[in-house]
Formats: sequence, C-alpha cells, structure tokens
Amino acid sequence: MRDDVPASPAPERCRRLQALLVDWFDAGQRGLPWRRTSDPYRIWLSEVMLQQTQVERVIDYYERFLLQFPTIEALAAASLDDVLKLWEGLGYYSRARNLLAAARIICERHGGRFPSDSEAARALPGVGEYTSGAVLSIAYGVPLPALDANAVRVFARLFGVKGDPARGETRRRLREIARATVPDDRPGDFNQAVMELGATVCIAGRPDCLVCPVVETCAARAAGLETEIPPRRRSSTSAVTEVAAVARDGDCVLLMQRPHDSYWPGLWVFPSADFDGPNPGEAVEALLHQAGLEAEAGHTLLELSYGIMDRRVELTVLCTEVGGEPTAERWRWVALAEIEDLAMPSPHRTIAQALPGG
DNA sequence: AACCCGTGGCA
DNA sequence: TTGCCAAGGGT
Repeated sequence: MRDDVPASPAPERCRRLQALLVDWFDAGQRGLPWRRTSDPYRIWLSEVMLQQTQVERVIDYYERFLLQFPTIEALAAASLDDVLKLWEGLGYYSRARNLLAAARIICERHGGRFPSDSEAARALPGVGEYTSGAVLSIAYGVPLPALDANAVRVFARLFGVKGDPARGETRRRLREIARATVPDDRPGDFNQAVMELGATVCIAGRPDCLVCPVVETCAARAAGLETEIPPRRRSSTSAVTEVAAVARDGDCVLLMQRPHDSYWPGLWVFPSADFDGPNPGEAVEALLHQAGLEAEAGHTLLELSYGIMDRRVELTVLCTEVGGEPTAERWRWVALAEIEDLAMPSPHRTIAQALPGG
C-alpha cells in the first residue's frame, strides 16, 4: 500500500456503523419538507439552500421558492432578479445565480431532469463534491458520500482523526472514510443519518454522547477527546466604519446595484462606502459626486451595526439632498413602492424599512 | 492551497 | 460582548 493512500476502515466496522445509524435515523429523524419528496429538483434545491446554512433557516425559503418555481422548467424561465428576491436574507447569493444557470443548462442539455450521472452533475455551476453526492445518493440511490461539515466532525470523532480537516492529508483520510462507509443499500438515508447526527447530537460544541447511537464505536469518546476533535477554527474580525446615503426625490430613492465580483452580487443597496475620517457627511458627498450627482449631506437617519463575513461594520445613514441624474452604471432612482420587489441585503432592507413612508 | 462569499443564533 | 458555527463552491 502506498503511503499517500489512507487506510480504509474495516468492512465489519462499516457495516456496524451503517446499521446503527440508519436504524437511529429511521426511529427519530426530523420531519423536513425535502424529506417528503423524491423529486430530484426539490432535493437539489434543498441541498443548495443548506450549503453553510442551518436547517431551521432554510425551511421557509425552500417552501416559498417552490411555490413560485415548482419545476426546473419554471426556474429556468425566471429572471435573476426574481430568483435573488426569493434568496433575500439567506446569504451566499452566488448560490442563487448558479442555481438559475444550472437550471437552464439542465433544460438545454439534460431534458429538464437533474442528471443522475456524477460527472454531469459536478459540471453544473454550484454543484460540487458534496452537493452531487448528496443529490445522487438521496434522489437516485447512488452510493456516493456526502461529506459536509457535520459528516467531517462525526467521522473525525468516530475514527479518531485528529488533524485539521482543512489540511490536505486529513481531508483525504476523511474522504476515504466517507467513501468506505457509505453503503450500497439506502446510501441517501445513511448520508442523511450521519449529517443528522452531527446536527443534533455530535455537535461542534459539547456533543451529547449520552444519547449517541454509536458512542460505543467512537474513538474520540474512548480517548476523552470528543471536545478536542476536530480542532477549532481560528478567526479574526476587523472593525469598519461605513456611510450610506438616503437620497429622496419625491416618491423615489436612489439605489445602486452591487457588481457580481464582490459580496452581495446583484443585490440593491443604498449608495454606501467605507470611510475612516471624522466627517461622514463629506464621505457621502464624495461618493455621490463620483456618480455624477450634486449632493449635500443632511441629518442622520439612523445608525446600525451589522456583521458581514469577518467584518464588524458600524454604518451611519445620512439623509442627503441630491441634484442631477446619476451617470454611473447600476445607479437608479427607484419608486418607494418598488423597493420591496428588489433584492436587498439584510442591513439595507433594515434601512428601507426605516424610511418614512417606505 | 488559501481566500472569498452572508446571516443570525448561541454561549 | 466577542467569537464560533452552519447539509460548500468557485477561483
């Protein structure tokens, strides 16, 4: 055996794990909307929404999305603006753009049906190793692993894999474990059982080993390392100050659409910018001048703080008198009644709801 | 490989 | 309050 090929767990141990976890899943799985369907489209949609997003946050978005787009064909015919509006508040908005692009590809090249072939699925935008394995195992019974953050934690603890899962060698070991443990029989239920265990019992903080169906087989528990595996991620946040302008012209307000190569791609925001000086009014006026507008900053409408990625933002929102038409692309005067139809990120939706008459 | 991409709940 | 975390993918 070559050194760079991780050892597989023993077949007998894999079978034991499969039986215990699937029985546990059968006995007590949560009733979730995407578990009441076998439609590959619906399972795909749920997996995309669940990327880096907890189950409880997804449920309402999932059901609203399917009311508007019940089939892949309906989704493929939609506009990006409509899809983004349904995604508003869920985060990671490139998922919505990729979902729409993939739906159009599926209609053009796959007869409107999510492909059951792994390579074809992986070729779709927004469908990576995890999502392809999850959809194919759950919707089509293909014995592929679905190694999400839950499964990484569960396998690392069960098999005593101590390294940082972000590192290549540890990741290869965990992928080999996931590949070896997924059964030919009911692979989708096994994958969901592993993830369900990680989400409800074998959680990141303090795992509830007393109710774990596989605690007898757990290497981390046997060594007293269940809270040390996997190692904590380190993170740092930076503090940032921003200004935003609420520029009114009668029943209209000035908005700008975010570019696709940064955060909040394609979403609408009040004109805003970082600033680090003592005078937020000057910063707002400079921002609007760059867009070809005359501007005079007025009073503070509200101040709010929000987090985005690793940034902690203190945002000052200024009412601003504006003259002229914006020359910059992506800037628009929008009627107050139309704002609710545009997709806005959470902090800017908060601003919109604070507008008098808005 | 390492970094970018959201949001809100929780301790 | 601050940091951690979540059914990842693209580059």
